[in-house]
Formats: sequence, structure tokens, C-alpha cells
Amino acid sequence: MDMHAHNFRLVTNEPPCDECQAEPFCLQSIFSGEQLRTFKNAVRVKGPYKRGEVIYRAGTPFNSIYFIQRGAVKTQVCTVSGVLEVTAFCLVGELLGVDGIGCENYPADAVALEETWLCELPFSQIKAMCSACDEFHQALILRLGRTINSDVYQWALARNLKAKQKVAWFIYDLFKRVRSRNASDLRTIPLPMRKTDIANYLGLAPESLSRALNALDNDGIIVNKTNNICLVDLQQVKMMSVI
Amino acid sequence: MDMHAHNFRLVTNEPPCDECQAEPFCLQSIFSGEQLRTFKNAVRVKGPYKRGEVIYRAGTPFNSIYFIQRGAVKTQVCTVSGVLEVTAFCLVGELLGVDGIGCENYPADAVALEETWLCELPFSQIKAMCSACDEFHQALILRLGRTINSDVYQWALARNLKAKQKVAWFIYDLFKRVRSRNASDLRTIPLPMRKTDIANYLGLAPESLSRALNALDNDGIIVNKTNNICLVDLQQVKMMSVI
DNA sequence: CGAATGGTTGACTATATTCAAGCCAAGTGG
DNA sequence: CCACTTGGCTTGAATATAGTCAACCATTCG
Repeated sequence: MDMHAHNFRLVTNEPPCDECQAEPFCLQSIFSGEQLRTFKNAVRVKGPYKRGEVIYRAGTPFNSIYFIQRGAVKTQVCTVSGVLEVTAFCLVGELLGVDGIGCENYPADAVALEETWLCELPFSQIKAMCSACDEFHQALILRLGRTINSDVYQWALARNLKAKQKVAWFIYDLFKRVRSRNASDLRTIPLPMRKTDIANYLGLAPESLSRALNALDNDGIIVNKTNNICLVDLQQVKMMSVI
Repeated sequence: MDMHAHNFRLVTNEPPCDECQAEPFCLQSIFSGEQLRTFKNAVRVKGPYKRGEVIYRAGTPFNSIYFIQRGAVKTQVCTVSGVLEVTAFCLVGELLGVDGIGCENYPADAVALEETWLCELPFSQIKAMCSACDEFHQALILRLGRTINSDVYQWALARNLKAKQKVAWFIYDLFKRVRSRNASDLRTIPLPMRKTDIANYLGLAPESLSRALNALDNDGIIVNKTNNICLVDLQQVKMMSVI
């Protein structure tokens, strides 16, 4: 069914990028002329994935990384007793599946959080392009480095925070990521994921997250809605999220 | 002073590997003949680093990764308010500095936990060898993948554990790493790091770690000493460390 | 020997989880 | 169009858990 769904969703490459909300952050910006042609032939647009739909499962062979054209994705691992733990959120303009590099299989499930369109980059092609173009290789390494860095070392700093600070940290991180794709001055960021997902990701009970968000709202630092959060006092949010 | 210390410690390449405790896990095992010669010329043995000595600092340029021949290392980042957070422990036979790949600078300090000898692999040379030898490239990627995987995804699973379970998880992880380098059946693993470092790494107060270790000891699952831990009931330790 | 550091213990406090109940908005079927 | 259900979210009270503070013990190091 999964495979069938993929086939169903597969869109031709001509023109693959018209609907992309994240074109300025696409790796293709490095290329021109013949190389751009090669790149565009290598990638495939896939979508739409509906909310809750699985993009790939943990344990399936790692063949591709994905660029998120539109939408948002969560990754989650399943413990031996069947508890799901959210490991990351990927937003528009970010890379998905990077955690599979160096592994036979993807280590986590990837699940769409809203209607999502992806640009698939087969890893074999990526390797070929890395060999052919050093600039591409460097750009890719930089992206991967940044991804790993934020996944690992940000968490190292966040794990000793109290619930309220953790939440502030999460909100501020999300804000930075949204803003970097979208230089506008908006302080209201959408939350494509469920609050329960956020709680899980932060290692909090949903009730604790709810209380922490409430506390921040009562302090006048944020305005907490179901599907978005407004960072009223940006400086304060930033301050709270550091030890 | 740092630079000076390095020069002081620099040992000639002939013979670099005689004292290595981790030779079977060295990347050179891939090579033979002329390539082995090239590899041996590329690497440099450095040591001894005394306990507490800084190997590299966060923010200094990333030039090399290191293979730990002997000893053990912790990496730590410093928060804006000056609090140190331990991000990882690296043991004999493991790679240090991997967190710098894709970055201009090392993201964390590396500090020796005991008398430590390293084998330095300049990243420029690594890149050259990757181009020259696909098998090496694959082996390296595999190592990096495993490192990242354990740093990121293991933590994702551990972050929702209670103190006692976190401690069991840490001990079991350490046990697996020690055993994989050293196929003996010993159940007593040395602790090159301070208990305060472990507590920091696990996001616990030192007192909480102490109590958790005590509880495990009282349960008859481990024997808790200052510089080592004996896993009396291995199965139980493993069981406790999963959700 | 005395100081310093790391580790432990106990009492108290802060913090987060659990459980149970209720609310609200969105989707469903009559 | 309106009850009805559902899932996600919130609230309050009771409980479990970890952190803090202060004192103390053990080892190491000068």
C-alpha cells in the first residue's frame, strides 16, 4: 500500500519546482547550465502526503534524503515496549532523512504533520554529484553539519532546563528556524505539530507542557493558541531558554 | 601554551602504533602496501595528555579528528552563563572530534579524563584518502553514522527515563562499548570519568546519581564503587534501561 | 598533617507526573 | 441544522520524583 501510495503521488519532473515554497533554500541554487539539468533530472517531487501519513518507516532501507518543499514532518522512534518518542521536527526548506546517512536503514519513522510535498534526492545521485562538484559537496556537508549540530548539541544544552525554560527554548528554536526561511518580522509562528508531539519531544507530560505554556502566557511573554504561538516578548523568550 | 604543549607531546611517526591499545579498531586495518604507508604518514600520535588537560577547545578551527589509542575523553559545551554541560564520553578505540565535521570550529571542548594518547587524523588527509579509496570512505561513513546515531537517537530514547533507569541505561551503554572493544566476559567496567561528569551528562544532580546508584546496588543489580561498576545482573540492567 | 576535592547522606522543598474530570472545536450522522 | 461523538487540550488535587542545602565522610595531594 505504501509503495502504491508513492507511485500514486509521484509527479513528473516537468516542472518540479513550481509549487515549491522553499526554492531559495534548495540545493540546486549552486548549479547552473548542464549541472542544473543533471540535478533536476536526479530529483523527484512527491506529494501530497496527508496529515498522519507515513513517509518512510524506521528499518526500511535508506536510499534518499528529502527536501521539504511544503508542509512539515516529525520523526519518531519506537521503544521496545511500543512507546513512540518524537526525535525531531522538520520544517519547510529543511532536509529530512539525514539521520539515515551512514546507516543501512532509516533509524526513525517520518510522518507528515500537515499536507506535505517533498523533493526526493536519491543518495546514489547525491554521491555522484558530490564527486562531480566540490561546491555541492561542501554545501551538503555544511547542511548536514548544521542539522546534526542542532539535533545533538542543542539538546545537550536543553536537557537540564526546567519545563518552562524547555518550552521557551523550543519556541525560540522554532521561531529562529521559521524566520531564517522567511525573513518577515512576524512574531506569530504556526505550530504544524500537535501539542502532545511537542510534549513528547521535550520529555514532558502533555499536562506539564500545557501548564508551562499557560505560565508563559500569563507572564505576558507569549500568546498561546492551539495552532500557533505569538512571541510577544521575544527578548524574554530568548533569555529564558538559556541556562 | 596550548600549542607549546602540543609540540612538546608530538611523537615521531616511527613507530606510531606500538603502544596503541586499540589497534584492531584502527581505520588502518583497511589498508595494505602503499596505501598503508600513506596512511601511516598522514597520522600523528599525540600524548600523553594528563587528566583534566584540554585537547582542543570549542571555537578553535576544526582540522582533525582523533582516534583514541589509550585513555578516555569527555566533551563539554559552555552555556552563556558559564555552566559546563558534558555532551559525550569517548573511550579507547572510538573517534573524537566527529562533532566538528561540517563546522568551521569544534563545537565542544575535549578534555582528557585520564592519561590519554591520541592518533590525529588531519581532515584534509582524510578527505584525500576518501577520494583515493572507496572502502576507506565507506568505513569512515559507517563509523560517523554510528557515532551520530548513538549520540542522537540513544538520547532520544533516554530522555524520558526516570533517574534510576537513566543510570541503568548509561551503565549498560558503557558496558556495551567496553565489551565491543574487548571481547572478554568481564562484568566490571572502569569509570574513567568522575561521577559528577556522569550526573551532568545524564541531566541529574550529583546527589540524585548517587542515590540511584545506591538503589541499584541495594537491589543487587550492580556493585557501585568509586572508579568502577560491576554489572552483577546484566539482564536486569538491560531491562531497566528501556521504556 | 591539613586542605581540597569528590562523593554520600538526610531533611526539606521544588518540580513534574499521574489520574480524573471537564472543556472545546471539528467532524459525523440523523 | 443540530445533537453526538471524538480527539486534543486544559485544569485541579494528590502523588511521585528530583533538586537543594547543609553536613559529613573518604581520598588525594601538597
